[in-house]
Amino acid sequence: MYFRILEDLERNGRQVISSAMLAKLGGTNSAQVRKDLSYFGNFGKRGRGYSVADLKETLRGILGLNRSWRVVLVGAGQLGSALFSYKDFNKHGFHVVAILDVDPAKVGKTWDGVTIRAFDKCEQVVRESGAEVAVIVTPSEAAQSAVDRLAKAGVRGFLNFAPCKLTVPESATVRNVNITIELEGLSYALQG
Amino acid sequence: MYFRILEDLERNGRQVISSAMLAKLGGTNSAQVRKDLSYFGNFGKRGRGYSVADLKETLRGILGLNRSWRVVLVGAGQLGSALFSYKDFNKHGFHVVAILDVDPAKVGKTWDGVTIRAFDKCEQVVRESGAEVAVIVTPSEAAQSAVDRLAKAGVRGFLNFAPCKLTVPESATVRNVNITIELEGLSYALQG
DNA sequence: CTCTGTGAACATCTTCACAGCT
DNA sequence: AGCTGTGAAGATGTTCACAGAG
Repeated sequence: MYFRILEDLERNGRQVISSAMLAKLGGTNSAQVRKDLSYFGNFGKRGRGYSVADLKETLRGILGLNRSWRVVLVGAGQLGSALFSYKDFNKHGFHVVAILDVDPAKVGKTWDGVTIRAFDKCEQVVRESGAEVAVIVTPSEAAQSAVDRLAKAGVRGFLNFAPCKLTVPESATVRNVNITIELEGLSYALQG
Repeated sequence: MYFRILEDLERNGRQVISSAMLAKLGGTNSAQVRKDLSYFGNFGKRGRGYSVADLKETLRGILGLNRSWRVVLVGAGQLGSALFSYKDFNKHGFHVVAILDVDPAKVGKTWDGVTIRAFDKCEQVVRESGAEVAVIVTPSEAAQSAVDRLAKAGVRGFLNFAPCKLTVPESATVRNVNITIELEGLSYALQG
């Protein structure tokens, strides 16, 4: 969140920012901001605040955004298609190098130069493409078994859009984007 | 999360479930499950566990999922299109009754019976359609001003897919689905 | 005997408040 | 004087452990 705010600030030509101002932009308070940042080091200058450019670059390093990641898109449906052309994806260094789907009607088609491959060949596709991250946009029922095979093939990071819990090996990481749970939360907030 | 697990359990014919089992399925521990549920009431039977069907229906009521919500989709781009045809949306009682976009080339087109209207007419569209919830899939720059007008027009709930912070009146609720932040988190986890 | 519901203990997260650098 | 960095206090969240219901 701080990283994104700092990108904005830099675009607007701001050079220095106080914890109080960062807090206002982020919807927290100044003590929270200072504690958060101080966990990683002492980036501010007493009496002045934080250098926007320096802090942004520091956070970029911490977040690992100064390298790029090879992504395999698992599921070539409507959501997969929307994500494929989602420009923030590339902007953050995530590049889709392979697409998998079980549907024979989709296999062989090409999206912007990337050919859709049969999911059954996933081990080979992961090996050849060097994918380290998988974006899961399959139906819930298919998600866990897909993840099992991909993890075994060497994929270490999973961004899961299926509304279900995924189990992965210790060495791998899952992050969930669960639209269903957000809808339920919204429903609760609105009627409660 | 419990609600979704219980739906699954019921589909599989399970009638009773213990907090320990629910915890295993949800990735927590049994004390957590019991505390969570006991916040809303005493739903279990000592010595037996929780009735799957009863607990599911109780949670449905708590979450407010036994009514339906009228939704206005704000932004008729690729992601908007994918969400429009996302079936979980309807399954949770969220029905898209209106679509808004600023692009004159899109205005007037129809998606499955719902006509895309000019964003500039949003007050009128909200009034006519009775929309209570807005799904924001505009670019970040446009999101806040769109939300301001929609909130004033009577929209109380916002599901925000734009990677930015939204400010709304006290009486309204925002939930964020921030793909950008998940990507950054994944990047951090992978390189850290 | 099994499994819930819940105070009490423990752990983590947030805010306060101020010493100390610029 | 202004603002960070950080111990200490306060608030919130999680786990333990057990009384008591079925």
